[in-house]
Amino acid sequence: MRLSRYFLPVMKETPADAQIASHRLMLRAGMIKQASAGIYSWLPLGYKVLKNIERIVHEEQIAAGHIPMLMPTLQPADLWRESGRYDAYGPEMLRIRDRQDRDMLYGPTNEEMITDIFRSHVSSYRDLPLTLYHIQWKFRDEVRPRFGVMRGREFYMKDGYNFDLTYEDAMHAYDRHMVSYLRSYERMGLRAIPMRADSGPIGGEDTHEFLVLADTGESEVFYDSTILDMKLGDRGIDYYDRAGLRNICETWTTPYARTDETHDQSLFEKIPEDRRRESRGIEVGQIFYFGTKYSAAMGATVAGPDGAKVPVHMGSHGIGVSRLVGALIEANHDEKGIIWPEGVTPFHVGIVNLRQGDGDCDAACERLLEATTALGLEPLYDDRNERAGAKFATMDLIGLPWRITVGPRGLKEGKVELTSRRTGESEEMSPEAAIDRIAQIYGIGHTPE
RNA sequence: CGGGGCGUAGCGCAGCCUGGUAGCGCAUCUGCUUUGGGAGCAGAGGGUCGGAGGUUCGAAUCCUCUCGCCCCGACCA
Repeated sequence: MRLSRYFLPVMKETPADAQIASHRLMLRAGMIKQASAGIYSWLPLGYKVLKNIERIVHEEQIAAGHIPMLMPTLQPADLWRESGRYDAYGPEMLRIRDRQDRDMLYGPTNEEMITDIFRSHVSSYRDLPLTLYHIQWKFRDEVRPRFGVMRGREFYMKDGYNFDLTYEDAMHAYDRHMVSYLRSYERMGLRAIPMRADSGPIGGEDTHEFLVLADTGESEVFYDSTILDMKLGDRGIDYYDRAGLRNICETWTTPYARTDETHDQSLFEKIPEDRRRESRGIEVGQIFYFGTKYSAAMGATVAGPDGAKVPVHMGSHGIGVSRLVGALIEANHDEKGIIWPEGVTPFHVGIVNLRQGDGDCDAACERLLEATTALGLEPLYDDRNERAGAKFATMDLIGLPWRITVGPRGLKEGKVELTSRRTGESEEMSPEAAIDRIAQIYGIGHTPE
C-alpha cells in the first residue's frame, strides 16, 4: 500500500478528550473516530487490526472444534422475557420498539438466542457435544463509557456457547475454551492470565477471567509471579485429549491468580513474598460453566440414552475483540506511539523513502514494495513528499514492528536500513537481505527469484 | 445515577469576568527554497462562536431552556 493513496488521518496534536494511552494513540494514529459517547467508527488502520484479531480468534476456535455462525444484533424481547432477564438486565440494555410496536433490544449477549436455536433443532444426545460461536457487535448502554474502545457502549465480541449432555462433557468444553483462549492471546503477542473470577449477572458455578496486566486496568489483581514464565508455545494441541487438556488447564490455574472480587488474602500470603504481585489488569475474556440455568428455563432439553428428556449443560465464553485492540496498545506502546506485535500488526513492514523524487531511492522503494507484496506480505510505503522526520514520526506513531529506510546515502553503498520499532535497533544491509529477514520474521520461506 | 467541567476553523486553545461586529498555533491550499527525526519564507482559504429563546441600540460575552461531550465517584467486558 502506498501511503499517498491510503486513508490515514494521523494527528500531531493530542485530542483533549482522550485520557489513556491507547485511546490517545488510536485517535492520533487515525484508527478510530468517535461517533457518539462510547461508539466509534473504525478507520482503515484500526479496522485492519480489529480484523487481524478477529481472524486469530476464528482460527483458534475452529482448531478447538467450535463452529462459527452469526446471530443478529437486534433481538426480540420475548426471548428475554422467557429467561427472566428482560427485567433483570436493567437500563444497560438498549430497548427499541419497531414500527409494529414490537419490543426489541440491541443484544448485549446471546444466551437466549442461541438457546432458542438449539432447542428448535436439537433433540437427541446423539447431536452432542456442540459448541457454536459467533463474533458480532454488542451493545451495553454503559452509564459512563470511557477509555475509547476499552469501555465503549458498542463493542465487538466473540461469544461462544457449548451444549453438553453431562457435567464432565461440559467441563471438557470449558477446558477447550481455556486452552484455545490462551493460544489466541499468545498469538496476538499478549500475556493474559487466567484468574478465578466471580460469575456476575450471567450466573455460573465455574468461571475464569483472562486479564492483561496494565496500569489502566479496571480490576485489581493479585498473582504469583511464576505464572509470568508460563507459555503454551507452538506445540500442537489435541483438543480431544481430555486428560491432556485438563493437565494444561491445571498447570495454568495452579499458581495463585485472582481479581479483587475473589481475592483471598490468607491464600495469597502462602506464596513466598518475593513472588507476590499486585497490579491492575484489563479483562479481555471470560469463560463460564453455568449448568442448566438457561436450558431449564427455556426448555432446551435432549433425549438421553434412556429416552428421558434432560436439560443440557451449558457454558458461555467471550473474548472482547474490539477491547483487545485497546488492551494491546496499553501493553505495547512508548512515548512515540504504538508498537504492534507481529501477530496483529496492520502492515508487516513500513518502507520509508527519505528522498522522494530521487530516481534511485524511488526505484529501490518500488522494488521493495513489489518484492514484499509478492511474498504475501503487506508493506506500507511512505511515498509522500515529506521530510525524513515527518515520515519517521508517522511510522513510529502507527507502530509497524519493522521499518526499511531507503536513503541516498546508504543506497550509494547498496544498503538500506532495517529497524525494529520495539528495540529501536537498526542494521544496514542490502535490500535483498532486508526482504529475507522480514520474510523470516513472519515465517515465510525464502525470497523467490 | 450523584458531583464537577467544557462546547469558538479539521485539531489544540485564547477571547467571556468588565457586551462594540472573532483571534493564535498546528493542519490545509499556492509559490520558491529545503530534504537522515514532525523544515523556512511569502501569500491564500476556512468559523451563522453547539442549538433555541430572552435582555440590549448592539450578544461568543449577560439571563433562561435545551442538546452534546469530558472528568471524579458508584457501576461495568
